[in-house]
Amino acid sequence: MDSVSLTKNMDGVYLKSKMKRTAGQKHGDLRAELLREGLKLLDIHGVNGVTIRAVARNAGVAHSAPANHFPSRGAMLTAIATIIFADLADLTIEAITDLSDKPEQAIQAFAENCFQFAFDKPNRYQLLWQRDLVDQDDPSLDKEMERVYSALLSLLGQDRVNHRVDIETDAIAIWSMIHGYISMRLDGNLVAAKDTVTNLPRHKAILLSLIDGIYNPDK
Amino acid sequence: MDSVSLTKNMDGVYLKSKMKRTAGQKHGDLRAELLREGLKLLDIHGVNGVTIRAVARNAGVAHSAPANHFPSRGAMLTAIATIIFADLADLTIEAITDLSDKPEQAIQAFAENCFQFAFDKPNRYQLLWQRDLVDQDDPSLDKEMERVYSALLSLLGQDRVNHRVDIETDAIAIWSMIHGYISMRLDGNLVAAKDTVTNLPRHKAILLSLIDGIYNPDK
DNA sequence: TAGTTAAACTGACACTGTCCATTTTAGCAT
DNA sequence: ATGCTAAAATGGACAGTGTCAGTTTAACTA
Repeated sequence: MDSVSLTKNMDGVYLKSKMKRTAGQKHGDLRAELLREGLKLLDIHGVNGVTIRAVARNAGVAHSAPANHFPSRGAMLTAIATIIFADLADLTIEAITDLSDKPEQAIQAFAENCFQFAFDKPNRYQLLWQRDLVDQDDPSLDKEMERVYSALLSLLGQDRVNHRVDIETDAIAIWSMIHGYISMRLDGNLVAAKDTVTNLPRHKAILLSLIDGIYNPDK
Repeated sequence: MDSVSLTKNMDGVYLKSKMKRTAGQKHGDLRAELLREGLKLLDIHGVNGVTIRAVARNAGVAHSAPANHFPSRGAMLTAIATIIFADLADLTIEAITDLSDKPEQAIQAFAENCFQFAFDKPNRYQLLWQRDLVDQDDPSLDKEMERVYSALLSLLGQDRVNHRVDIETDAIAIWSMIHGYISMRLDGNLVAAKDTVTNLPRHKAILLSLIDGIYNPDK
């Protein structure tokens, strides 16, 4: 496990790629290949299509070859989820740059970015939160998630006058609403069917009440 | 499928129970028995433990017996989810009675009820939203979910002065935040670890900003 | 060049959901 | 009471899965 570097492929996704093959390694970089095929299968067939054997098949290796790189299916899905979260973190940070002095706009931008990501790649977003499939305690995964959360916290760091609760409570409230709204929409529950009532996109209106409550409390 | 009545068992769960056995029916009421065993397995082992064969085993019948009552595993899980949603709907309606003239308190009660249900029976709550396992378009399931949503809508129906958005937008915002917060807590993400900062329970504080934004907009 | 060692392969096992043909059985018509 | 019928329940089979074990392969190293 030496001489490992992080390279960013065209999908903006981090994959471990080794400079030299280690002893006994026949395939160029099977781990990266497996993750790529896993993401493909995820986008097309959903998480149920991402089986060890299907990934191996698409990579052109034996059904048990992935075992050398992932101790279990859960570990493989966790690695895929980590890539996805890293991607989301990058996009998040990019979305809120130059908005550090406009917290309310920045929160909107943060949310917009989440909405766009989730509706664009629903299967990827949903995998992130499947506890029975993904090991949520994995340190690598946790690190990438923390990057998203930190970005949100940084938005709330400035301009803290006249606020009822601490920063983290606001952050959790915001992310909860964003995540809950996305989840229900992706699940096809309630929201989608009734989301054409107002002329402005509902996911914008959803946030307004909350932001108003945060920045104009107890009038 | 005649002479079907709804009886409420000791768990407060609706199960179809037939007065008379239909022709050829050997077991007393296998469908209800299977659903009971399914709920047991769900509570103990999570949704992954609720397999057709495990349910059949626990009910003491052949592995293919459930096929006579549920065309697929998804259909079985959908039936279980319907029972759970019916239970949640009953509890919801009960929680908000006598609060019809105090909308802000009623919203808090609605949320408290959701929190309690989810943290008390996490596996049940999580099943409700697993689209890949549960058929979210099922009419029976949809009906029970609609009962919860209607209860929430009724809280927002009165006292609609000086509100920026329509009722449904507020309802979706509220339920999104509740559901998102629960989801993240149950997934063990972010929230749980940081949820001891304030002295008052965070899930109460979470809602305050939103309610404030809804009822005191544009101060 | 020979040895070492991780990677990849083949095979097997238990388990799953689902289909199939068969047998059982409760209720109905006779 | 006695068949008849149709639904329920059975046992077997199949393809697919995750995972484990033993074996072979091949890249680096000494």
